[in-house]
Amino acid sequence: MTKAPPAPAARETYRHGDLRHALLQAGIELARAGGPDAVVLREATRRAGVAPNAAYRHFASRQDLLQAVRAASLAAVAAAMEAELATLPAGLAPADAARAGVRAVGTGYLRFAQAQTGLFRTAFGASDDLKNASADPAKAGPGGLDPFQLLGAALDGLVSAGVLPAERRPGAEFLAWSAVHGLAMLVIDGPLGQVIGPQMSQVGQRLLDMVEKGL
Amino acid sequence: MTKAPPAPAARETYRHGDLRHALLQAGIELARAGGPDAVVLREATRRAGVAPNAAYRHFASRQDLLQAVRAASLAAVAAAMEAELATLPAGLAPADAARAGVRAVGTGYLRFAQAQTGLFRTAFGASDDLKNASADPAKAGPGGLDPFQLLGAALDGLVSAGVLPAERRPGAEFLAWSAVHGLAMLVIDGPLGQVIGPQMSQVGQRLLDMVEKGL
DNA sequence: GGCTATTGTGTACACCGTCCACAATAGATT
DNA sequence: AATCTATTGTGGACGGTGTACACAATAGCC
Repeated sequence: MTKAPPAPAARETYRHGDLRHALLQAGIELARAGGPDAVVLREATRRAGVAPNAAYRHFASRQDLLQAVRAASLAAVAAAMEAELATLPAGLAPADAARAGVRAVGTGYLRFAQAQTGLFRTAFGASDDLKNASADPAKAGPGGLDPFQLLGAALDGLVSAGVLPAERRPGAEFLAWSAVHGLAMLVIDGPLGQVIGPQMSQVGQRLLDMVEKGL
Repeated sequence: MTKAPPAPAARETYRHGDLRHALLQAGIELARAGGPDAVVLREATRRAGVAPNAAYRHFASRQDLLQAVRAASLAAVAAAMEAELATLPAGLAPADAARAGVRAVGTGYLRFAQAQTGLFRTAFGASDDLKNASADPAKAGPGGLDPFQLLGAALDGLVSAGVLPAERRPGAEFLAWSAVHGLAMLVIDGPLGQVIGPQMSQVGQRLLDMVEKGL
């Protein structure tokens, strides 16, 4: 199970046609299977059926490819959040709806972390120079918002519904995000993996209780 | 600033004498400067003034060395927590003292994360097979407790002082740790680096407020 | 139909982790 | 004291990586 050369699909035209996309796709698969360290330039080119150096026509370096994969992973996180938001029932009272929104965002995050560990670790856990928190559309989900913006919107809803005092709103995303992110990280590749892996959803909900109460 | 071969200090005895320790020390320096990925076997042997393969007499693999470095990093975290605990004033009321204890543990954690980023990222953020959450004395600080145990003790204090209901105690360390760990990770190599880096201590204290209120 | 910018190839280098056979030594055994 | 043996360090090699450089093939425009 260490090798996965899935039919390089020898092409007959000299040009590949869509190499950048093919490399990005291969990179995503590598990240999905093994996290950021598994995103290896040569393997990606191999899967695209192309010489190693061809990658440099589309990405400045391995880091550059990894950056693109990261953006895609972030978009996947956003999609998971949106999917969770979509499951919310319709006729809730405003305050309950707002609270449920925040919970859904958090739950989507945690679910994704468990279901797509490799991509999650790639999305966050940079361990290198990603100094750019810029709003890149490549990081957004189907709805056009990236994960951070989705959380912000949910928190805004909390204020609109009168659940959260407006003066507590600024910076609240840092607190909420920290809590959820920390749990995800500790379970994924911290020492808490099999300690609370099974009870993840209960611990997750309890954590969201804490956030709701403590914000 | 890419090279740092600080006087290999050629030895004249065939045996090194304390190679395991020397390699570990070199590994710690590498981790301090560049995080887990910077812990490179060959470089460690180079700094110890020894052939690359000599490392294999003391560590089964690079992973094995990294594991040892990780334990040392955890011990450093524990030491930082203890240092923070030591600054606490003496004559507090039990309830206040207990609360201050938990805050000190959290503050020590966050301080360490900012002051020793490389070691912190090495201590946690395994991204590989550390399935062993065992109580290894190598992970403990001067007081004999590892970071997780220090947090547990602080929370126990909360219960003893009547601040935290006993029925909420089980699992509380997961919640508290998640919050603090998440903030540390997001600031260190997440997208929040320079967003809240400067105001780290304020955000940190506010996060601890949330934990205290929400537990 | 030929020119040129783009895209993919080939070769090469330095570095990494790790395997193997071998050399040097320290410490126990005689 | 001489020797035997297990330990520790060395040398060389292999396959893997990222990436720089010179070159080849082609698509698209004139």
